[in-house]
Amino acid sequence: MDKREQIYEKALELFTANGYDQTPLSQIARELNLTKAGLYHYFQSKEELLFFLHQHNMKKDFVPVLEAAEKISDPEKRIGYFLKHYTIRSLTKNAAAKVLIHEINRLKHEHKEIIQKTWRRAYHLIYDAISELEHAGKVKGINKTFATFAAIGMCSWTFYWFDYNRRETGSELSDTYVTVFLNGLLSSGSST
Amino acid sequence: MDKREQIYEKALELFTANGYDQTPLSQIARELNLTKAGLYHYFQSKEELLFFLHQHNMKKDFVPVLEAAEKISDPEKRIGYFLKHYTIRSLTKNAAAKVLIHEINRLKHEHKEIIQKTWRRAYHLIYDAISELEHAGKVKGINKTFATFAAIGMCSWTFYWFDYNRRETGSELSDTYVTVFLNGLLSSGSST
DNA sequence: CCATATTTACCTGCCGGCCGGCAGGGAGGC
DNA sequence: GCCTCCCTGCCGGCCGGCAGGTAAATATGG
Repeated sequence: MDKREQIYEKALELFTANGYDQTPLSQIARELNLTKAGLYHYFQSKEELLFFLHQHNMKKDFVPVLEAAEKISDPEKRIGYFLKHYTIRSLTKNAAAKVLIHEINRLKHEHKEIIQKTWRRAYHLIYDAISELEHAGKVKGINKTFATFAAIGMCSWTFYWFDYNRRETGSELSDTYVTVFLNGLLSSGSST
Repeated sequence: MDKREQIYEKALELFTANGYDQTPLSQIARELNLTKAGLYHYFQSKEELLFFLHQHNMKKDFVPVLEAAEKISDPEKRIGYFLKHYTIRSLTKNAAAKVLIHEINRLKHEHKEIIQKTWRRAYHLIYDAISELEHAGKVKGINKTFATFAAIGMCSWTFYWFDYNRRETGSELSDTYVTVFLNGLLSSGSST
């Protein structure tokens, strides 16, 4: 239990730094003062380790944000809350998103499905909120699917360029995203 | 020359489909009716092949859009043009962006620098345009760096989810991006 | 409270396979 | 006679994974 948590931390760190394929299990083991075969006591294959990382990360960092957002009744605030905290969590969690999002294709199909199910919840959170805004006449003439992916993409892209040593700017960063996206959406209802 | 173009097409196709690490040179060679050693006649290492793909792609698909955009004097239209055509090119080019962006870390440092130099041009294109809008009083209180990355991220993220069999929607997709981003920016100058 | 059984948590050692890369050769054209 | 283009054949290394063993922890039973 505690050990699995250690493995989680270390594996995620190394995968993030060097990539999934470029990180041999032997290295993970070594840095945990284990042997490769010792690692195999805790999971059955490298792919299963990756799957474990995905699941654990979702549970710890993604789902809580999702569930907190789902409880917000105002659609505008719901979107804002999710985008803001999703972004912040991605940043403080030491770029973990980098591997987890990027290397999702290395999971076998069934495992991938499970992880993507949670992603779909996030998609619907935003999509449905936009629908509500549309019915209220606050949004017009916007493709809701594309707008949803625009929001998620904006936030998720961060790990490609962000300097993780400057975490103090994380709050301003996420605020910028939220402002740009929500204003971009809402101005379609008033002016055009 | 013609052959290098063939290699470019095929390698990009296979890397896009299966990933850089998951695609052995032997497979690329086979599908070109060559042997692995035959491939080595055209470049010196696998990394150099990847670098070649990057360079060639930039020249063919990225730089033209960039240069056309740079010539547009109106900052709003400049941003709009770049985002729209950058997105469309990424889509029609069969998700090449997927590998090229994603696998940029596999390049050795000097090669990476060269490719990123071109990316930086795109960054400045948008950043400077926002600055102009700011001086004109059309944009206020927005972190220009973060907004710039928001725009690039929004567009670049597409390959993570887009169904490349439905290219006909590419135009609507890119229009949505442009609308959301520009409205998001500009509404900060008028209302707040 | 001790002795025996069982499980947990690892280790040593190995292998099979694949992959990038190279040496050296040959065939055809200019 | 040299250069371009491409082949056969091979190697060295690394990596995921497994077989089998061991020592400590935990459980069981009298």
